[in-house]
Amino acid sequence: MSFADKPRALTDLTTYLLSQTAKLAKRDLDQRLSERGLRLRHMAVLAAVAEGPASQLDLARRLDMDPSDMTATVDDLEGSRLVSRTVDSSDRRRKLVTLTRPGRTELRRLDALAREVAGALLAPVPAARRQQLHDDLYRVLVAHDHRDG
Amino acid sequence: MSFADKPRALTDLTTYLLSQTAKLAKRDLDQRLSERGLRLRHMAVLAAVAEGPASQLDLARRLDMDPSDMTATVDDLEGSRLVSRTVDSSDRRRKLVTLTRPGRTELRRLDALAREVAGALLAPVPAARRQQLHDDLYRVLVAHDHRDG
DNA sequence: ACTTTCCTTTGGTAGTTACCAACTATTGGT
DNA sequence: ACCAATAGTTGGTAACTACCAAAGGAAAGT
Repeated sequence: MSFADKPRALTDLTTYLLSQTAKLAKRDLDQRLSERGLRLRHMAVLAAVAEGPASQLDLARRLDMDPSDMTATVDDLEGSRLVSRTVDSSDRRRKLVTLTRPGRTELRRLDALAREVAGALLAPVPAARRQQLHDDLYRVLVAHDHRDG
Repeated sequence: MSFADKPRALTDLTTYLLSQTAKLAKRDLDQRLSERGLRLRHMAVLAAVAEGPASQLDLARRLDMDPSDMTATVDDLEGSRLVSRTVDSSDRRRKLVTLTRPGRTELRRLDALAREVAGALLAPVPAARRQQLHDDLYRVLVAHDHRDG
């Protein structure tokens, strides 16, 4: 059961450590989010629209989601009044998704919650290196993005 | 599309970066493994039995898998002759899973493949910090294990 | 001997994720 | 006016993950 007796052939692989750590992080965060009836994708959309209203396709592209999944996610958020949908008057095909006041409040709550989870998870890493860890992951993602879009 | 225009509210969260990075790593690795008709769990089992024969329940516990899923995984591996099953003579309920010679060869191949994927993914991180990244993740997992493992 | 526990196997299930096709309404180009 | 492309929606699907229950054979405890 203890992580220490997992096969070296696995624990020597950074990819394996990454996937295991991410699994823990996701599990912890999902559990906290589900207390509020939400999932990570809901939080992602709230975070995106916090930067300003956007069309659903815009959001889908920015968050790497399928447009149809975006519809469902926005349905949920609209259902609990965290965002509102309004037809874009300059292009009536588009629906602008806007963060409501309760939505902003909720996002703040979710953000605090996520930081709490991250803090607990990364507690064993010295503070200085936690920032480095963050930067390194960011670097990896940016670089990967430049490769294939 | 570019990672850089993802919402700051997300990219500031280390948990989000972790999950995104892990998703990439998993996708890349899975794709390479599927060329060989295998998945991560198969590699995990091969890696575990490389340290010596073990019963299926043992393996399931060490790899955090359900025993029934272990049965299916060992079925696959046995089907392609990468492991063999033998009844434990000292406890005939148990079936000892043993790495075959082709299994050992395959594991070496998979290991090289995984390192290749990790190398490509983590290329943007300076070598010295790559080791730190590895150590920090390891630390997180060990600590988490002591909590509730 | 009897009961309980253990190991494996079979055959499920629920919930995700990540898609895709098709349809409607709308727009922009010509 | 017509056509191609775009935005959103609906209603799927396939593949996986992570379970769970039950049952048969074997072992251990009393």
